[in-house]
Amino acid sequence: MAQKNVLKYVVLGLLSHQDLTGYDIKKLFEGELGDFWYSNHSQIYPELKKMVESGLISAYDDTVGQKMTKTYYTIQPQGKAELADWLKEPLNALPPTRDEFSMKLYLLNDVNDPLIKKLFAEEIARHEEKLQYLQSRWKLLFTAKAEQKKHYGHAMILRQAIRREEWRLQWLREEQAKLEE
Amino acid sequence: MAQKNVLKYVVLGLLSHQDLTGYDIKKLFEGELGDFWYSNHSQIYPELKKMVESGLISAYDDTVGQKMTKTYYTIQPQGKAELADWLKEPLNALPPTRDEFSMKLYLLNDVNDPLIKKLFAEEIARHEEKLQYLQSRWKLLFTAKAEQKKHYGHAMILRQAIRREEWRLQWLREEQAKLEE
DNA sequence: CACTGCATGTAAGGCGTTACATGATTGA
DNA sequence: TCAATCATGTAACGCCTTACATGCAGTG
Repeated sequence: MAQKNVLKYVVLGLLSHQDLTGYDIKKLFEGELGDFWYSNHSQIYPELKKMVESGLISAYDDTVGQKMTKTYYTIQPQGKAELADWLKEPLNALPPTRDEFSMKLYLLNDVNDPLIKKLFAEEIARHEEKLQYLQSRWKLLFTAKAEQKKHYGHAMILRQAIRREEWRLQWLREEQAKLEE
Repeated sequence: MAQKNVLKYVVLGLLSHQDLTGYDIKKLFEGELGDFWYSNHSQIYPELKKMVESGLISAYDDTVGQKMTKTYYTIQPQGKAELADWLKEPLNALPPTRDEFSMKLYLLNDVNDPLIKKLFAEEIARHEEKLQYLQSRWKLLFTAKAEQKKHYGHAMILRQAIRREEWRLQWLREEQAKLEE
């Protein structure tokens, strides 16, 4: 029942490039990758343990400083196989979008309600901030064209996120302009 | 703990225009509204009961045919107040996006992997289908300009959904073209 | 008379968020 | 030394999906 455990495959995918700790994965989700997938550490750590138990990955410890141990995870053949299967499978049905901003607009429903203008201003500010962050990341990582080819997937999702924000802003500003008439 | 119960406010918003049955609400979610909010009937019916208990809405029955009873719900003053409060509140933080398509691309990471082309073809087909449906709805509902003004919220979210699909398709086709080089 | 849609409900269980918890390391 | 970050865990709980269930109404 319920949803598919996509986090498992995401983790397998990340580990297929290099060994990582749970904390590393958490940090990845806090960067641009988080624009497309995110999980809290409280979900990541138990998931990693489950995956070790089922033989998809293995674990080894490393010591930092005097006492602290980090646990790195390595993908196992069985894990590689499951990852390859998942990548081959057709995409799952799109999950429903739940967009609070749009719902509020829909429910207000009266062009003259002053709350509508406030909503647009708020939403535009949010997306402007996001866009700036993404653009700074692009500059930092992919100014060199060679990097774009080397990290195809990464460059592509970052481009996509930037375009998404640009388009959203464009739409928001158009609708906002209509309100002024 | 956990998320906010937005469904409650969505239901209040829908009931603020007219009395509806649980089934009516379910049907609304299956139309364009479902592009921005969706719940299964197994969530809607219990939620309505809870809302009656807490005094936000009231219920009355109507008989259809010989035996079948439908239950309509009416918004109460307390419900109107809570709805107004919610509409005034600033937007909640954006929930994380979880996009399986983009994750697969990110993880494949090799421009030459034949799976990438397959993925694009699949995703493009999905969005083309969606766009066609949305465009047919727009024609049906809002060819008359007067309707656009009368149902501001509805027209707006439909326009937004159409634009979203157009842009997504544009991006997908651009990336697809790049793969051919 | 059969089939599609109307209409309403409950149950099981996974996914995800928020909160609670602890301790080590590093750099200012 | 003090704060921020590294690093890892558990617990509670709500949201949401999937599945199971039942029966009436209207149309061909």
